[in-house]
Amino acid sequence: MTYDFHKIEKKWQAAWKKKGQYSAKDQVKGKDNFYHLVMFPYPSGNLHIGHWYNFAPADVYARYMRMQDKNVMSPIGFDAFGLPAENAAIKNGIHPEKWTMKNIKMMRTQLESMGNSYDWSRMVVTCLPDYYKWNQWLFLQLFHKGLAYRKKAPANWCPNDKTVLANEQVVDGKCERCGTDVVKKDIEQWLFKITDYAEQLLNDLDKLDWPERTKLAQKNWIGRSEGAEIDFAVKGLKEKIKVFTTRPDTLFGATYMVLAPEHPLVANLLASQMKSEKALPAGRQGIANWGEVEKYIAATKKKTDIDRLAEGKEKTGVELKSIKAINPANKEEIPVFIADYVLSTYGTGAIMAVPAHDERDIEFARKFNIPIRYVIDPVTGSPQKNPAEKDKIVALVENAKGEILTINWGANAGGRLLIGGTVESGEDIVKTAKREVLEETGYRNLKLIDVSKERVHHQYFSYNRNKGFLAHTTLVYFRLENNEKDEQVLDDTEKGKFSVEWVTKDQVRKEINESLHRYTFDKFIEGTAYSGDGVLINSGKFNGLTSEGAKGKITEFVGGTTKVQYRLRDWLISRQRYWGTPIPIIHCPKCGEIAVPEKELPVKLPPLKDFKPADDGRSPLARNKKFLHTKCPKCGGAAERDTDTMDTFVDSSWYYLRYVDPKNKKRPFDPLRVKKWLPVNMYIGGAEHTVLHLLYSRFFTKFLRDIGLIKFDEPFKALRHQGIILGPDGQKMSKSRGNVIDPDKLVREFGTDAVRTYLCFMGEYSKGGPWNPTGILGAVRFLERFRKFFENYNPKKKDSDKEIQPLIHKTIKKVGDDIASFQFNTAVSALMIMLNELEQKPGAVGKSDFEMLAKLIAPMAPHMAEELWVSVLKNKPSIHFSSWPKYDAALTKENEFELVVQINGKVRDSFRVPIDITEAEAKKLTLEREVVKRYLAGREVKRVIYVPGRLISIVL
RNA sequence: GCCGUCGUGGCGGAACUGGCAUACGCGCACGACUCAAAAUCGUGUGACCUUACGGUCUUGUGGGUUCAACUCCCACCGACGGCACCA
Repeated sequence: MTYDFHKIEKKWQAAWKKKGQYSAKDQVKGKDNFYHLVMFPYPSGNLHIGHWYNFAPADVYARYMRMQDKNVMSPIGFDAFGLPAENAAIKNGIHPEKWTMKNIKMMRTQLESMGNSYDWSRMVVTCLPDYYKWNQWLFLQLFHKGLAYRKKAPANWCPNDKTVLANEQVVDGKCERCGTDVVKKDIEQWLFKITDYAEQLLNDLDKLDWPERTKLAQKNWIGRSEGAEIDFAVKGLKEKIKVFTTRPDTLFGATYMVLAPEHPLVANLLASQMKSEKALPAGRQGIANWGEVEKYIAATKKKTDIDRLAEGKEKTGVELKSIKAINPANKEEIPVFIADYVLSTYGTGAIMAVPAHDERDIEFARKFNIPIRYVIDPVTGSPQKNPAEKDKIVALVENAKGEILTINWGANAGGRLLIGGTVESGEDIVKTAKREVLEETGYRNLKLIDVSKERVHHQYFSYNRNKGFLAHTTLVYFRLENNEKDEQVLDDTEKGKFSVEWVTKDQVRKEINESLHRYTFDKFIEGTAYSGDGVLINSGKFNGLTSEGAKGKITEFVGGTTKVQYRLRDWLISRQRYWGTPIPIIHCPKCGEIAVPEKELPVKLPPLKDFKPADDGRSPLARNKKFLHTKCPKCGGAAERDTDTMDTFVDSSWYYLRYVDPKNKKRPFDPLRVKKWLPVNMYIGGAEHTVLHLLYSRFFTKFLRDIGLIKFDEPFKALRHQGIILGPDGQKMSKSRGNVIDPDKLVREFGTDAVRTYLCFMGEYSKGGPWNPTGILGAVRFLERFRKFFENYNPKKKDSDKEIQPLIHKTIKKVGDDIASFQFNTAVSALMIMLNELEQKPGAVGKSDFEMLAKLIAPMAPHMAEELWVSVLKNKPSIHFSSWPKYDAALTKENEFELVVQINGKVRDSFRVPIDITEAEAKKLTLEREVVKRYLAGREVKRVIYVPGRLISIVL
């Protein structure tokens, strides 16, 4: 009998479809609902192996949950709006709708060939008016709540796709889709105020069963930071400059300010000056060098993010001459600059600059010769209990060649260090440093270059003196004048223990790890700022406080307020493209932005002949006069429709709700039906949507909760990602490389069940990896052997032999546990191990265990399992609605185990013993073993460790 | 630069809570069946030394803790992913 997998797979697919067995009812008596969801595909027209890797193991999980007696809903649909349809349409001259619908038809056939347990009756296609009507409706709900707003501001513009993009769609300054450099362009655009939900989006991550790295990526994307807003007065102006800072403790060190080039204050000053044609109004403070300032602003506008990155972060900027701000802490006048290293989109678009304690500020300050004032003493080392205090120095000595003087204690005794020492009572700092250099190295002619303005408070434990110290260390920087040397002055603990070496700066960079010495080098040679916490100095009455303690106090002192800032920006949803949901807004010259009345929804996408994007940033819809011109719903006057379409991520932000009630004509969904299914129990898809779809969906859910449509605040309780399958060459699959694996071909050759099984088996699900062209043969052979084993089925033999019980029950447990935890590879492996064993004892398996075997393989190979279930075991379909076999915990245990004997940590022997052997018995048997005797001959046993059920370890 | 994940045979990978590293599969070699080949079945397969019995080494590198380390600690190297002038 040959097994025609094509025929059988087709047969069962047709049978399941006819019966509609995967169409989920909203309620089934005695069963809990389980919403199982995969990320719906974009209808590109071709189901690739990546889709398979997402959907096939996901279906294994769904089928397993169904056999756990859940009422499983596993819907599918198409994310059908978007650029590729348009681009393909432009290229091939077909209408995007035609192209899309044709692809959907094709992909549906491909999807059906997978044999997944999809509920096709709930299919959602986002480009159809009965879906996007509700996009528009939801837009209007956001609009009414003030959460959808329009604004003109520099947006990310892709010159190739000729549309604006959301922040999330710009990757490394390039368009996520086509890789073109994104430029800034001023356009009126619609945004959703996702930032209102920043706090909730951050906090609620904690309660999600999501991969940690995904949660972390969202956390970073939202980017919460705590700080203060502080006003700086400007001499001669009413306006104040508000800054956001996370380090109010460093306020006394703020020696200048920087405004973003787009900061409104600059624009205002320039505007008032232009009106008066350079001449400033009497008594009014202005910008003396306004021409230069304007030029810089213009230059900034032209730059793309790529340009800015390409400049290697070299700081540029222009001072606003004759403008002075007042540092509110010490009332000092400080200069004000504009520079593009300050972003207009973050905080207040202005900063106080503290060069001594900020990397970026020190770089800028050096370039523009701005004073650097130290206000934080670093604290290094590890805290000690009641440390003894003393003053110390660290000396950095550089010679004419630029080499650094070090002493090397060797790898096991402290490694490479600079010169350090203790200040003796009454001794001067510089003198101490010179003395220490002389004593340890003999060099005596040193020229002082610099002494640090701050001291480093270093805590450490001295093993020599067995006690903790707190050393207040001053850093001293010398240049060696000449090589004249005296004798070293060393004590017994030092003699011959270290060598004096001149080394290059690179070597210092690599080899000096000791924190204090490292810091000395970084400060003088690398010129880096200290951005860590510490103790305040040069800060008036706040001296001596810790950074943490000073933050609140200084903020209060200058009348600032504490403030939480987020990195997250509002979600820009306007697209100047054709193939998307029209924005349901009418622009009336009298009434402004007016919502299209709900009764008039959907605003249908007009059939357009020319849907190419325009260079001027206007949507193609603007060219359709019939669409464009309308009446204002409020005043009845002539008005224009908004001609932008929505980002397709709007569509996918709520599709999982529509699946529950896909044909509802009155509302996006019936809340009562939603209540039965949501939140989604298990969501499976790629990790590439971490800060896009997965964030937006969470935002939509929270909004829908706030307007009372739903009662939960997170859409996806659990989330799992599949990895990416690479080509056989280990490279990303691409047509140009010719390493693309075609799943349709695999199905023709090996059958759906084999492809599914191999995808499960090939490796860790979330990891992916290269495709092994011969690897699938393993799955093919395994399924064939599995099926053949059923030739041993004897309906008269009721129960299995006792000896195979542990194997069978262990396997039931293992396969179930593994599928539940997405370890599909080891689930398949366990089945292989079981089959290998059973093939040795073909007659040992009874009727009920044959049924069990079919059930265990049913999630992976649903067609073959159903065939065995019906044709061989003579059961009624369908195996997929039978219950997963229960294992008997008592039977999973073997009654013997292999006791391993280790002698001095090495395995020397092993033998089988009863599982309940006592320690004494095990020891006795071990010592009687010939091999063991041989090793023990004439030696004393020091220790014996017995680990029940595992091993016995003898130490000689 | 910061944050995160991960490094195990020729390859994909397994290993519970520190307890026989390399399960399972691919590939390869040999054998059986065959006129022959494919398919199938059987045996072997980390490296090195050894005729053999057996021994030594091995989970990115170097150190440490332990009777025992892929697993824990420290330092480093490499790959991948996220963020990146975010004040």
